[in-house]
Amino acid sequence: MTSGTRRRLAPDVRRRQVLDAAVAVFSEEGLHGASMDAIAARAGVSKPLVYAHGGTKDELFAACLAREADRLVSTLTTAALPDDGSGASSADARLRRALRAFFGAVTTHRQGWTVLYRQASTGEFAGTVDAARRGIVRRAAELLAAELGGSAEAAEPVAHTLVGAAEGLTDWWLGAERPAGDQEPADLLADMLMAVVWPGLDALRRP
Amino acid sequence: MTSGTRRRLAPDVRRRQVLDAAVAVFSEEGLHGASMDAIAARAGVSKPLVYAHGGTKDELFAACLAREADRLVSTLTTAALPDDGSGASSADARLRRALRAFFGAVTTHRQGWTVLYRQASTGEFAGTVDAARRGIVRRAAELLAAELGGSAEAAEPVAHTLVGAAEGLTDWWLGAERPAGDQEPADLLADMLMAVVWPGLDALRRP
Amino acid sequence: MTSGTRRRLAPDVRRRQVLDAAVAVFSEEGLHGASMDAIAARAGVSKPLVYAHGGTKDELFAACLAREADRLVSTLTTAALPDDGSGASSADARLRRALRAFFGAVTTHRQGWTVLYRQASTGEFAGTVDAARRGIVRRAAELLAAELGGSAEAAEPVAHTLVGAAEGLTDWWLGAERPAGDQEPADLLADMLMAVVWPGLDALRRP
Amino acid sequence: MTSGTRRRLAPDVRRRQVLDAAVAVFSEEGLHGASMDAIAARAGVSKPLVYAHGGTKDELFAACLAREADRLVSTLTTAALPDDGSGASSADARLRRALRAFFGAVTTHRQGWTVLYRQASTGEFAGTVDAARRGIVRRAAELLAAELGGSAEAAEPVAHTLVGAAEGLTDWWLGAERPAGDQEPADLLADMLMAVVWPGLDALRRP
DNA sequence: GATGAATGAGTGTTCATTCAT
DNA sequence: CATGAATGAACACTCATTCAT
Repeated sequence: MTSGTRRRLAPDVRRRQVLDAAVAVFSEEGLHGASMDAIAARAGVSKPLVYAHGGTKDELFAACLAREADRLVSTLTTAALPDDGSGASSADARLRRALRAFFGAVTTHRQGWTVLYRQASTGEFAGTVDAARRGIVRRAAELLAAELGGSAEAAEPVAHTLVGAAEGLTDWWLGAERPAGDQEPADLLADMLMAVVWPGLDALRRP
Repeated sequence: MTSGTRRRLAPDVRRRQVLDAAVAVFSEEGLHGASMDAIAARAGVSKPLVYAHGGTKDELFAACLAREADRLVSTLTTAALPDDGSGASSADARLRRALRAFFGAVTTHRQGWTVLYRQASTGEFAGTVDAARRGIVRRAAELLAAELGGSAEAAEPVAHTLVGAAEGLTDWWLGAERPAGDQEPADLLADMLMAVVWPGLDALRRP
Repeated sequence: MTSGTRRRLAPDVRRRQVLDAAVAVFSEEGLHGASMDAIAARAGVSKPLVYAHGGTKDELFAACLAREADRLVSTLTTAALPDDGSGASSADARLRRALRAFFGAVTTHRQGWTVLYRQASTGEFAGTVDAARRGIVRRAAELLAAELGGSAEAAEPVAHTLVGAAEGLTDWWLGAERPAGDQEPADLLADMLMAVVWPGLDALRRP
Repeated sequence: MTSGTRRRLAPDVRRRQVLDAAVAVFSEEGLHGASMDAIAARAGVSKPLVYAHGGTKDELFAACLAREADRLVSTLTTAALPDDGSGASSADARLRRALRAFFGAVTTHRQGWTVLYRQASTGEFAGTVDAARRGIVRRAAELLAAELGGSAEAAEPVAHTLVGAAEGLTDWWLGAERPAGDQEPADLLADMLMAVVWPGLDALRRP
């Protein structure tokens, strides 16, 4: 009430604050289940401020989708680079590394893309979601094409398959009781998925 | 309005009519996006009738989930039986047949399970959806265990992976322009998926 | 379903059956709280039959009001006659007898007038209720005028007072724990009320 | 609509505004007959505002009950104090003064307690109403006990009787054409009621 | 610039009432 | 005739969105 009680923050910071809260609430309550009140409360700001920095509820959700999708894409891209300085690594090692990155992202940062995009796979957001998902898959296809040879277009169905498989495995892991094990989850999941798909992918390299 | 005076129908018929409309609208608009008005309008009946035959919105959605899940499960189960009279068929043939059945189901009857279950992975329905999905995956795990040996429990992560992969591939196929080809879609998709996963699965048979 | 399963009853009997059920349900659930379904169920008949024999919900409620009011009026009238053949009884004995009759009626037949008229003292039924209540009070005024002398008109405010007092006392008795006592409730209540009002009424006889 | 653009008012003012409208509409239409739309319209505000300041319909009704009951109780309590500075007044004068206060309250502020409490004697509000009514009657019993001697408990049935009588007399006065007279209504009614009950009450003082 | 207060539009749900059988 | 099946109209309640302060 006295001027100065509420801190005046830089727009970028405020925006991130709002987006973080929005991602959290959308993940927990769902697109329609989340209320702007809840998001404002979670962000610790007033509702009009949410509108000022995040726009309409739809715009806000779209922004959340975009940011989380970007995060995932950059994670994948980074992971595709050689681990250490030594550029020498085999194809399966690079793929395993990418998968580990994917699983690492979705198992640590649970309220991310994997949770968000399911909530809007239909309805007015179908298009937005689909576009974002295709972005991810396309990046995967590029990585695959680099390993397996062939064009990125040709690799797309395989990429979709792979991403779907990874999501399915993630569902299993997120689901019930985790099997006890000393392995890092991301390593375990990457190994499991590689065991199923690598022989087939390897055979596809030179038809 | 549509058909003139109000017709009197058998309860079973009406119930199916309502469920069909509900599945359609839920698939298009999502759980929260769908309004009971819209469902009633789609079914060509009045709203109270929807309540009479489908119960609460939540109950109605649960009923949709259950019906579509059952459909898919029985499709898979039927497909696991030997094609012709000859009981002699190899493991990969049986798996390919099951996959063909799955793809056939989800590509023909598009507004089905695959669309529905994604909408409710969060929120109050998480439990219901998860249970239904686990039913499907468990059936897949049983089929897999029969082929690969080992317990159904051990096969569960693989089953999740497989179902996820199939869903991902379906997304691709439902997505953009379908590649022209004379093959039946279900056959094409089953072949693609088999190419990726069978070598790996085969290697898992005897560790 | 087979013809003859449902008994065909005389219209009067049916009507009474319906009215009884309606009074019971209205008393328990209130005017708006009662549903025609509930009334039909309580009467053991189908809903259209309720409409056939009882008319609209409003008409049905009005009929209930009228019947119960009549019951009370005739109770009062009967009670005002000399108890036995001997016409010789004092004024206070006759008044006490009428009060005993009133209290007897409302304490035994609890779902009667006293419960019903309160539910509709306002709204669309205000008029109906008021008319019925005035009927009761007018009868009381006639009885009072016969005892106290003077015209029935002059006795009306006194009659209202008396009926209100009796209702208030009834509320108390129906309320919490009844004081243990061997006296019949109606006798007890009549005595209590007489103790308060008779001296005053007696003084009014000859101003 | 009524007053043009939306005004911003202090919460207390708005709350009273809403409560006033609610009491008015509940009195006219009854608990179930009143719609939140009607209350909002009567208050000249939008429906959500009614919810913001009055809560659920049930809570709103309960608040109305409570406020009107409090009003009546404080009226009675105030009236029991000596009129002028002279603390010396007889028992019948004090009782007459309390009755005058009661009649003054219910004849001036017609849409008050007397109208409200009758609407909810059955159903979910029976408890709330009964509690409130008991509060009023208990206050009356305390006043009576102070005059007549004895405990407040013992005075309760008498208090119920008295309150009922007063309500009955009020009904008569509110009812048809008022008898022309120069007396203040409250004085007239108090005198009439005193004439009927005082001799009896006086006789109860020393049994 | 940040906010409490206010609203328009829409949702799920129920009920009195009536055809068609 | 008596009924199950169907509906139109309404109601309580909520939420995304925006002024006035």
